[in-house]
Amino acid sequence: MQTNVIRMVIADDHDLVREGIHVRLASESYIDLVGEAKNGREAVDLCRAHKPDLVLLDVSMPKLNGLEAASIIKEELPDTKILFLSVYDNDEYVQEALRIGANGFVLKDVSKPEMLNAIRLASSGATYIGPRLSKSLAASTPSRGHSAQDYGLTNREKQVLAAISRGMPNKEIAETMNISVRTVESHRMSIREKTGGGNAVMLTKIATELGLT
Amino acid sequence: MQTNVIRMVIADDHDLVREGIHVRLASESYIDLVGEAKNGREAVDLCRAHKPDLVLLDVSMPKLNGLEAASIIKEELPDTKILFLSVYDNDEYVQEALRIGANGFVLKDVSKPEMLNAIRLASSGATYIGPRLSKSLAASTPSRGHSAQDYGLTNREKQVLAAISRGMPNKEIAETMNISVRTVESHRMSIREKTGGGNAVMLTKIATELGLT
DNA sequence: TTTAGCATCGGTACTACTACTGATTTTTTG
DNA sequence: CAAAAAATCAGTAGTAGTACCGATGCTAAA
Repeated sequence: MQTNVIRMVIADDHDLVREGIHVRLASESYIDLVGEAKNGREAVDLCRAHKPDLVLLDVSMPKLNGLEAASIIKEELPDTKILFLSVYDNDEYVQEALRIGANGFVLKDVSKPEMLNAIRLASSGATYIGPRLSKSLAASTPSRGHSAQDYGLTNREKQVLAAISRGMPNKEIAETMNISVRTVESHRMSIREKTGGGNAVMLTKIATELGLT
Repeated sequence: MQTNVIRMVIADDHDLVREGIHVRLASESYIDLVGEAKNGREAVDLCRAHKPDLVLLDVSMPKLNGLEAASIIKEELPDTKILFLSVYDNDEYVQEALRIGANGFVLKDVSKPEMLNAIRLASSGATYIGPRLSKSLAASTPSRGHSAQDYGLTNREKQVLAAISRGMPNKEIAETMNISVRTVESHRMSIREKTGGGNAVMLTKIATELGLT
């Protein structure tokens, strides 16, 4: 954003939706709609041609879906912000979108002000995730280890284990945690007892297994 | 949000920061500051007592850090929205915050309008992630990139490195390779020189990076 | 053929970690 | 509040790894 006008491209395979968005945005003076695509391929081409500040992408589209298109756009035009639009409150899509580097994800039933808010935030470089999606995001992301086998590790032990897996020697761990080396050794020993892990490398494997990376 | 007033609790271990927030929020009529905590434990207690709409948590605090406090609050009061405040643009924290179910994450250098925006969005159930954090979030989940760097390791060194990454101590490596421990140490040392890797854990990371798993 | 790199081994000194034992204080919990 | 769990620290002894020093053959390239 060099100026305060947001130059944007929109992409959705449904004419009706595209027109609806068009109407909503047309009345906003700070938005300059520079292109409209009806599939992912067109969206990518339009972005290449116009280098917009922001592209509003429907998730499900023919040729290239929104996520695929976003990957390409992000790679070629890192400064172009990406805002996803979806009918599905599917957390997998949100996850993937964030992984790609999206700056927002909203459902198609957003109100006009909420949508404009999302556009402003996304173009400013922040990330906006719509209300119902936040919930599914919270409920979903336990893919990082957790549950299953915690080996009964305490918080402190987990912290130490995480530090070990980052390659820190006990001395450094002690310093960053503001405790003595002996205490770190204590924790380390109980970690080994609980997990059955041997040396630092084995403990690292267990750490990644538990998602403490 | 049953009414349009946002009842909130703030928590930060630095008086100065807390006062700054207080001043910022006091002038906003739609915000009702119902409590201030100076550590995680107090934050949890205040939330239990006041059941606020939103709690603004510093990430690093004594007793219980912000993330730990948030876990407890989310569990006991699922309707209380959580907004994190941090000095670190560390993506790990953001990841963890989202996992817990946070509704926002901003850096301590946020402008007042941005902060108020984040508060409004979070309390409405959406999720707001501040500008610089979005970048680290995007960059944090890189999809397997091979560096094609060999570091100029010799065959023997690669074998040793692979063994190290399997968690074998030098003694075992020496036995399975039918060489002396000193030789393994020699190889190990040149591996460290060439790769810049420090201890066993670091070497393991390099090994996986080179696909020697 | 000389140079260079590789692989092999040894000495010495130091640091990091392991394996116990035992203790105090704080925190959590019933 | 009392019991249990967690977190803190210390002693001692042993093992593993680090960081240097050096040496000997062996092979492949200049």
